[in-house]
Amino acid sequence: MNDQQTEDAPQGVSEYRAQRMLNMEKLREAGYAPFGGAFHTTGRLSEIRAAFEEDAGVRAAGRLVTIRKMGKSIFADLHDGTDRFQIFVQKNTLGEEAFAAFKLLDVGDLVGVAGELFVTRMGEQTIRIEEWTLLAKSLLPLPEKWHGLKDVDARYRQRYLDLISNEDVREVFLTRIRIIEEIRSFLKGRGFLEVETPMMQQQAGGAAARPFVTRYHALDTDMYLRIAPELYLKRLLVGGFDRVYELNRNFRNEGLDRTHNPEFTMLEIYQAYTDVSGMRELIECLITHVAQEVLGTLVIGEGEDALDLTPPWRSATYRELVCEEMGADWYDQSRETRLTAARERGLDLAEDSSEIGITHEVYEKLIERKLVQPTFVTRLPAELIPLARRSDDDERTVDVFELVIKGQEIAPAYTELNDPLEQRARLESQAGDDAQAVDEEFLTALEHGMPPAGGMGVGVDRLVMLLTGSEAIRDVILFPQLKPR
RNA sequence: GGAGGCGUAGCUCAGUUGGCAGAGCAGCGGACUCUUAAUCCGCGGGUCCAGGGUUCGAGCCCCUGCGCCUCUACCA
Repeated sequence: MNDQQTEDAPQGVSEYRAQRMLNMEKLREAGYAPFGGAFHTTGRLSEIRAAFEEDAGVRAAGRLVTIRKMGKSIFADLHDGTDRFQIFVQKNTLGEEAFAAFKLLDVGDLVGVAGELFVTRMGEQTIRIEEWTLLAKSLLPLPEKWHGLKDVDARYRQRYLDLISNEDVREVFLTRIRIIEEIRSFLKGRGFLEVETPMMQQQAGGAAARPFVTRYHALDTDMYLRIAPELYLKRLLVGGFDRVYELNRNFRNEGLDRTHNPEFTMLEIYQAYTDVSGMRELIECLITHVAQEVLGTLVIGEGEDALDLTPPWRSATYRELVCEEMGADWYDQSRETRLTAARERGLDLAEDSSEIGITHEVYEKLIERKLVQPTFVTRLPAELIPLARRSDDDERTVDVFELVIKGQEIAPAYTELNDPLEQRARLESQAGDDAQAVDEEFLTALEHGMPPAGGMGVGVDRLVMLLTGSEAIRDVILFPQLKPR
């Protein structure tokens, strides 16, 4: 017994724990070792249910999540990660001693059982237990069975309790897992190779964000956790891997909120010999495929707020949307007129905001968040996106789209810039004010010739939020970042 | 970083105008061999987030700190 832990625990908890320790000792004396080893089962609970046949003998293992004692018989529910299954324990079938020992079990204990299948009078499939064994004694109480665990802090810090007691939470994460499997399967079907590129980088490039810094002692140098894999994936395009993707974590040193976690999952896709329109077809197929396979529908939610993913999705240029919102003559107005108009619409803008800055604020605050149904916003101003190719017919814009769904940017895609000279100029002009250095090795790679390509980044957590109807990113990340205790 | 809200039993939550700290679930004892939020009888359980202040008296009012939530800021 670990006295230290008992003493450190709050008074109330230790009483519950002491009671369970006592039950554990009584079980030990009755010949039930409190922490058992492997237990051979005839299948997981979902499999046992699928192959249900009255009077068939089965062996199952799981956690007791409820126990209903009725004198000389007991009903309990066993939970194993695939299903919940009722078990029935009778004094007659089990014998005096094994039945008495069973009564010492607590909610939360892990047990292995063997018995025969039957259907109760109420019609529930049940295992009548003939033998049982203790697999792990639970020393701490589970959250309340009816209301579940509500305390948000505890839900994230002790996600295992959240998963045990809140079925809908389990369901969201199972859906997330299936979504990611379907993304991989879809991309494999189109000939893409999944690759892994450095998470620790000497320069954090491919996006504009503050990186996390760490120390590499062997080289006596600072390293950065990547903010994007983009520049390495493009090196692979140069190297002849002409359809690649990476589905993994990025790290950005930013605040925490409903839609931001400092480490988040990004899908970046690059395909040679296509362009932004190829990416458009790709993402529309990818998302509708995933929704259809995982959810079985393209309509999410009900009524006015329902999200309809049925293609084709709306497409509108950035300029059209801005004019629609602020008037057709917006781009003819002076900077001062635009500033005044934007402020009248409630935007908080600095006196020296640039024309592009004002317009972009209008886009982000007044337009983007109103775009509920899937919308490709195209032809963004070149200044905003240094890694994209300029439009052939207008050098002020680049060949890109941002896919916006439910007011959130889900996937930006570009026709990638493969001119090393222009790429250098645009990175240098952007690096000016920022501490971010230009990645020379990336530029060297481009000088060897990168095929024309379309590229895209998909915020996987946000996509999962959309498809699961989750309000917050931390509801789709198993262990979201929290302030240290 | 700024503004607002919240913090009470293991869990979910009440707590009136400042006047003895409450319920349900869980736990313990008892009854009960088809229950499923089992039921019935009885019992125990509190650093009211922490520290300070006002008051005869603080869970409640004031101040400071901590944690969480929402909005906001930062964020290709």
